[in-house]
Amino acid sequence: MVQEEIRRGPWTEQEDLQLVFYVKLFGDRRWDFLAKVSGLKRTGKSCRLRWVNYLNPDLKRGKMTPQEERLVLELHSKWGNRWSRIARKIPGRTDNEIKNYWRTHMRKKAQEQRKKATSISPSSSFSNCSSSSSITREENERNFYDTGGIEQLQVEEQKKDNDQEQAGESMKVYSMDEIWKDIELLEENETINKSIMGSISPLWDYCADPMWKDFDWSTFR
DNA sequence: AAGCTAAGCAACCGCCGCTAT
DNA sequence: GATAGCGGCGGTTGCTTAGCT
Repeated sequence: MVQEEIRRGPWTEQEDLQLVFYVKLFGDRRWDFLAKVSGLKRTGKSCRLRWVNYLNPDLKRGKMTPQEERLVLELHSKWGNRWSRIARKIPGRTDNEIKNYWRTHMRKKAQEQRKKATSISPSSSFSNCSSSSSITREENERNFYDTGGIEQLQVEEQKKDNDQEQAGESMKVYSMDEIWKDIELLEENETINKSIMGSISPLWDYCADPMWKDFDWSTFR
């Protein structure tokens, strides 16, 4: 069997538009199906990731606010590297974003600590690796990074949090910018719309029903 | 202006758990 | 009950951008 070529690497605007369209059409669940039906040469996983981390209109973009930073610190001390869990508590932020933030944040922190430590005493360093002079810089950062908050996780608390999570699940805060502008442009310009629909996917070939003619793009948000 | 380094971010990989068959 | 397929998660990598020399 000839394996269909799978695209990797950065997503193009065209791919984004395609994905957004199909997610709105079929929902953000069956990613393998979406990947196939959309005609995107991407894996379901890749589609999901792109949606979750970038295209989802509920995402908040830009720098973390001090409140969010505090929340991340607090929750990480509680749960450790449970990024998706932490992300659920911070509307508009993804696990990937928080993870990246944490890494950067901790690297900075580790460097500051190291500076402090070396300025006070050459032998004093991180509390968890003070005796090992052979430990590398990277290892130091890693030790600092992995605070192991998981041990603090308690079953009772987890239950409680799960309940809270369920209750607050529908929190939706911010909308996304550029992709949606593109969608709006499409909405305004039906000729472009049609040409894209014609070229994007083999699915259109199967759709005898002209449902797309009256498709309301404004419901995309 | 050019080169270098660090920071930030997007995307991939591998593993695990859930679910349908 | 076994297993295959899929989605989700955490860890990691690599590219781009910003800042510094």
